[in-house]
Amino acid sequence: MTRADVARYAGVSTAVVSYVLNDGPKAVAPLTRERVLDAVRVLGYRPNAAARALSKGTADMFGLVVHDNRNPFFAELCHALDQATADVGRSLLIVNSDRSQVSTAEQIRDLASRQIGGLIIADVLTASEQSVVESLGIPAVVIGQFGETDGLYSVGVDFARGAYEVCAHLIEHGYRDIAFAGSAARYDERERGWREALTAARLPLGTLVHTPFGYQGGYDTAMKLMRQGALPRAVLAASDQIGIGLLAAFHEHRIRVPQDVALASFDGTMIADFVSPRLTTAAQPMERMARAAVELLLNPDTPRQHRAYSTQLRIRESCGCDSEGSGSEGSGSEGSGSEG
Amino acid sequence: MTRADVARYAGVSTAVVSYVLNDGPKAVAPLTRERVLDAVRVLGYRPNAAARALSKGTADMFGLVVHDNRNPFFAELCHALDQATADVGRSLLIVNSDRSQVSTAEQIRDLASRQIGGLIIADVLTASEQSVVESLGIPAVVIGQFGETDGLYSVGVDFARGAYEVCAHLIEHGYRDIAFAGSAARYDERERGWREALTAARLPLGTLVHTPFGYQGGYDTAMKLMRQGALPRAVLAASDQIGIGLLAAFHEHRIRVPQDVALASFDGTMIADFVSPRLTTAAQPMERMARAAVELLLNPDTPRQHRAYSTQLRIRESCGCDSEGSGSEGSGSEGSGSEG
DNA sequence: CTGAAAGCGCTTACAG
DNA sequence: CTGAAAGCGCTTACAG
Repeated sequence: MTRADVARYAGVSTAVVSYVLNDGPKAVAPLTRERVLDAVRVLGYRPNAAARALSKGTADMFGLVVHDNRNPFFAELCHALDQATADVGRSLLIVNSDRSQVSTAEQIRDLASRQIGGLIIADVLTASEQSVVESLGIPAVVIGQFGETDGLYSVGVDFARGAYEVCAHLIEHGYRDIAFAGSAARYDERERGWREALTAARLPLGTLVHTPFGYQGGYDTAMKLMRQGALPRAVLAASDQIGIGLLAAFHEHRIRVPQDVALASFDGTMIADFVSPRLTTAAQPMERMARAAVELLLNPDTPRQHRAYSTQLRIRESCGCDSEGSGSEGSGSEGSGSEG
Repeated sequence: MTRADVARYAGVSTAVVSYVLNDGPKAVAPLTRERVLDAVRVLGYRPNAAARALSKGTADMFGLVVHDNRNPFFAELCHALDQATADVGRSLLIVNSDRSQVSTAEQIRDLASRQIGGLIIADVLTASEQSVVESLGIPAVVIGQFGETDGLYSVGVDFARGAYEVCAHLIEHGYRDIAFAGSAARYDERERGWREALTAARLPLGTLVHTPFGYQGGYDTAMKLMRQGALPRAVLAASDQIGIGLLAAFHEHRIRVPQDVALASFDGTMIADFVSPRLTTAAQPMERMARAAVELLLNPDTPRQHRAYSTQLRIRESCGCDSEGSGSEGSGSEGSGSEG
C-alpha cells in the first residue's frame, strides 16, 4: 500500500526504498536493492504521485493548452505530444482554451496549481496571458505557432519558407493568378511566403482572404471568391482545414479542382490525403516538433530559443499534378530543421 | 504562497482558511469568511493541488484513456469530455493507448497512482485490462463503445438502432444491394442493425467487409469491393472515417457517389459535412454522452448501468438525397436517450 | 464559530 | 551503505 509496507517487507527504512526507486540521491547496496525491488514487485506497490509531487514541489506532469483539439492538426500534434511526454515518463494534463466560461489565463493558473513541471502551449497567447505564464516560474514552450514568442521557448516550422515552396510549386504549374486564404490573427508568415514567391516570379499578388482556420473558414472563403466573379487560377490555403473547406464549396458549385481552380495547403494532416482530389500540402514534422518541445521543458537551463523546422512538400493531386504521376509523395524539399 | 500566509494575513488559523475555501466541513462566520476571501485575493493565493490530493486521497482529476485521439470521432469526444470535466472543476489526464511501448494496463495503473478520482475509457478493454480497472477502486466509465461493459459504467449509443435507421434510409432510396463495412473486433452492433434492416425489408444480406476503423480501412474496403467485380448499390460504413476512405477510393476510380454507389456512415463528425458528397450519417450525441460519463463518475454510488443514447440521422448527399433537397439536416429520428 | 494538531505518503538533508 | 526525522501544504477529527 505505501512505502512503509515495502520498507517493512524488505526489512529496510523507508528512505532506502526511496533511494532505490529514484536511483538516488544515495547509493544502495546491490543486495539491499534487490530486496526492495522484490518487495515492490510482490506487493504491487506504486508510489503515490501526489505525495511525491508535494514533497518535490513539482509533479511528473506537463500541462498542455490547446485551442481546440478537434482541429486535425492539433489533434495530431496532441497525439505526438502524448507520445513524446510518455516517452520521458510524464503525463499530459490537457485543456482546451476555446471555452467561453473560463479565461485562458485562469486555465493556465489552474494547471500551475496542479504543480505541473512544464507547460506546452499550442495556441496563440495574448500579451497578458504570456506574462501570466512567465510569472509562473514553470518552463513553458509555445508550439506550432507563428514565429518566436518573446520570453518563452518556441518550436514550429519556417512558415514563410514552407508557404514559399508550395506557392512556387503552384507557379511551376504555370498558374499566374494565385490567391491566399489565411489567418488575420497576427501576422501570418505564410502570407509573407506567398507574397515573396509571387514577387520572385514577377507575378502580381492574387486575392487575399482572411478567414478563420477550420473547414467553415475555407468554405466561406470559396463562397467569397465565387461571388467576386472571376475565380483565381489557384489558391494557397494556410491550413488543410481551410483547403478542405474550399474543396467542399467548389465541389458543391461544380467547380473542378484542379482543372478550374488548383489548390494547395499547409499542415500535412492525415485527412488531406483522403479527400478528393488529394491535397498537395506543406507538411509540418509534428513528431519532431513534439520531441523538441519536451526536450526543452526537460532542460529549463537551456537559453530561450526558437526552433524552426522545415516543412515537407507533399505533392499530390489538388495542385494539378497527375494523380498517377511520379513522385506523388514527399518529392518536395526536405531541408533539415534549422535549429538554434 | 501557502495557506499559512493567507491565515496570517487574515488573522485566522489555517483550518479556517480551509473551511472557507472548501465550504466546509465547518461553518465560518460571514465576516471571518470575508477576511479570508480578501486575503486570498490580495495574496493571489492558489491551493496546492498536490497537497490537497495527498490529504484527501484523491485528486481533482479524471484520467482518460483513448485509443487514438487523432481519430475525429475521438477527438470530438475528447473535446466534449474536456468541457464536461472542466464544468465540474476537474482536469483531464489523457493518454493514448495506441502505444506499443507500454501496455494499456500499465497506463491505467499509472493514472491510478496519480490519484485520479475517476477513469474514462474511450477504448475497448481486454478482460484482463478490465479487471485491472475494477481492482483500482476508482469509479470508471467506458464511453462510446459497443454495448455494456460488465462491471463498469458505460455510456454510448444504441448502435444497432442507429445502424438500422441509416440502413432503412438507404433502403427507402430503393437500393437493394447494400454492403456493410465495419469492425471485426468484438461483435459490432452496427452490423446487427444493418442485418436487421435488410431482413425487415426482405432484402438479401449484402457484402460484409471487416476492416479497421480509419480512413485507410475504408479505402481498402473500397478496393476490395471493386476487385470483387460487381459493386454493391450502396454501402453502410460503421464510421465516418471508413466512409471517407471509401469515398476517396471510389473517386480515384471514377466511381460516382451516390450515382454509382450510395454511401452512409456513422458518428456524425464535423468532417463528414465537408467532404464531397457530404456524408449522410448517424450522429452520436457526444456532448450528452460526455456529460453523462462525468455525472456517473461524480456519483459513484449510482448502481452500475449502461446508458444508451439515440443517434440522430443526418441526411445529406452521399445517400442519394438531393443536395438542395428539403430536410438536408437532422430530419431523421431523434429519439430520447433510453437511460437506465 | 475557531484553533491546535495529527496525518496523508513521499523526499532528502543530516547523522552515523 | 543505512536510518531517524523533518518537512512539503493541505484536510479534518477533536477540543474548546
